[in-house]
Amino acid sequence: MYSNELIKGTLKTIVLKLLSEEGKMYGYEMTQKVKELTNGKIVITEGALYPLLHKLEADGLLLTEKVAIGKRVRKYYSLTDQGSSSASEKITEFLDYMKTMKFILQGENGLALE
Amino acid sequence: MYSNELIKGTLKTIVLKLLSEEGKMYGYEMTQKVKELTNGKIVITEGALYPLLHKLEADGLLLTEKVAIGKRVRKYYSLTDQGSSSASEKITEFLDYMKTMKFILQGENGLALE
DNA sequence: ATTAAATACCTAAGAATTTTATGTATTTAC
DNA sequence: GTAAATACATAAAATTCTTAGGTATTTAAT
Repeated sequence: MYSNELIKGTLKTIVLKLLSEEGKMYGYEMTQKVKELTNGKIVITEGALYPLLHKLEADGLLLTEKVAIGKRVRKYYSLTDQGSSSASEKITEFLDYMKTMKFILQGENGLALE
Repeated sequence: MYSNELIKGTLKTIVLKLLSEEGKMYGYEMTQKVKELTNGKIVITEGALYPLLHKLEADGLLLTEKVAIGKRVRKYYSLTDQGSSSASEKITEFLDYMKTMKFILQGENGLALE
């Protein structure tokens, strides 16, 4: 399990990526999926996830569809067009950011420039 | 220039890495170094940096040494023993975290597991 | 010589995001 | 029938960062 501060700022990117792969997902499903994908190393808490989902919806990146499962109502999220392009941008940006960070963090080379 | 939310949570790791490479540095120097290393893509603001440096010092990871440069006083920071091991941990953890994120974010493969 | 830009430190209000804690309710497994 | 898992949600507090100042010295430009 990673220290929580690492995960900060990446949650949005993860959510957008998940939705761009899966088409639609509900909140709880996202938490399980990420836990499973990362062998429990990244754990998304619901207290962080739900407010974010609501914000992304308010911002026009996501839309929701309520589906009744027995007596319960599941809320599926999917990307709007705007959400789709936002997802691509975020993912590209993050991959690029990782290259930069790797350059800074890796070995002696990272800083042997002067 | 990356969106600021990406940089969140990575500042501490960057500072510790810089100090483990350079031995000692002063705050302003760190901002310039990172800007230079990343071609302006990562910009550390002083409003974020100084409070962090003070916190790391209070936590026993850094120690300071004041050096007079003309009429000005420069404050050099260096790692304590605790800071050194903390640096190694943080860096290793982050490199590992990047692998995990890459796995999630990269292409179709990232999620084609079920 | 004066002025602007760069160097070098700092803090504090507000914004944004996350943690922690809690709540409700249904469904599944033991 | 009870505990665990599923599934949603919010709200107070903590953390971290941005924005926006502030002070002062030194260097570069006009």
